[in-house]
Amino acid sequence: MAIQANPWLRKTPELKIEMNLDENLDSEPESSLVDPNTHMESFRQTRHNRRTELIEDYVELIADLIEDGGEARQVDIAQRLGVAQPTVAKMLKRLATDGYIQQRRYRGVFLTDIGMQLAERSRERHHIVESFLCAIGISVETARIDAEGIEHHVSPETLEAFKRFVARGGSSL
Amino acid sequence: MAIQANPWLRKTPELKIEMNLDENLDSEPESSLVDPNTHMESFRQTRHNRRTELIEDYVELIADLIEDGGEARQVDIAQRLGVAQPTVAKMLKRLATDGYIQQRRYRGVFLTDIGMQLAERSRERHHIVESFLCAIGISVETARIDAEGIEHHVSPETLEAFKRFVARGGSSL
DNA sequence: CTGGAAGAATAGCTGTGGCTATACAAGCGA
DNA sequence: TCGCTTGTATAGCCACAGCTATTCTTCCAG
Ligand SMILES: [Mn+2]
Ligand SMILES: [Mn+2]
Ligand SMILES: [Mn+2]
Ligand SMILES: [Mn+2]
Repeated sequence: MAIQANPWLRKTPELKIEMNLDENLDSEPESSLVDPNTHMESFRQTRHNRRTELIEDYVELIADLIEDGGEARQVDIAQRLGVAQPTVAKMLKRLATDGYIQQRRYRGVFLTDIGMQLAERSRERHHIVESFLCAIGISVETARIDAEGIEHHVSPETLEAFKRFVARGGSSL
Repeated sequence: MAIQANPWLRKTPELKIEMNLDENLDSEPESSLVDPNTHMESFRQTRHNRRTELIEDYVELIADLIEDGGEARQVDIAQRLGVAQPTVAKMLKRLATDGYIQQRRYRGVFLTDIGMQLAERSRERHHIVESFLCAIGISVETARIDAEGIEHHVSPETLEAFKRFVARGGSSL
């Protein structure tokens, strides 16, 4: 239930990663290749992000639909995601047991406080990423598509950098 | 077998997306929210990218290990990915039937031509993404982690922009 | 040359995210 | 009110990515 222990979503991104201390201490030239543990941490974080992607996209989409038309129905969610309705039904059940949403049958789905918080964070992050891509000269169509995937893998640090970049008017300034 | 029909990996990124033609033709203010079909396309592309992530990471890692130490053993792959050895064994079987690698038992795994090509593309893309993040001021640790996830969702257009940005010396120029 | 360590494979489990087909419930128009 | 359309829920399937525990195989050291 709920997204657990992810430094990416914490306010305090400590990110204690043991650095590659014995780098270049060997006599062998050995090519690049970072320390195994460091390497592992990257993959672990990426796998974690992947597990939360869907949840984030769902609550964000639900928030959008509610704001746009006052309600979020399974059929509309399914249409926008490009998946079948039962797929949405199953996922919504998961989101409900995880406490993100509340389902009122035949009356659409609504976000809980937790759900709204996650939606808001996701929405803002999504927007920053998309704006950033546009700011570096990507076309709006491509920016929209790329942002949909990239957003879930952007750490707070990177998000801040994106935000600053956009605020300063992009590369042209 | 092999990665099929993905505009992201084609040399000609046509990307025919029907635009939201009836945007703002209604009388209702209706908030933002892009056209449903356009929205769907983003999610579809993202789902496609997700299915190829693992394959890309594996062949890239295998290439790195071979270059670094002359061989890629299951245990080493498992260690660097942070997963169990049987997980790697199963995935390697898939990669073999898909024609990316060739397994010589107790002698490590080797890339086919197809595998090497994919590894090379992935490696270059990964490097560009990571360099780009560093160029906009992200710390090397965070850049490494974020790039591991972001790389798989970067379209050719965005990759080109990243490359140009890095080549021009980042935001300081 | 042989026994044990290390590498690889297999079996069997879980959870997730898709799908189709089908059944059930609401609600609205005639 | 009745029935049809639409929206939801369920059942049952598949593929994938992870896990532990166990069983081969190799290979090398003594
Ligand atoms: Mn999003
Ligand atoms: Mn997304
Ligand atoms: Mn990579
Ligand atoms: Mn990666």
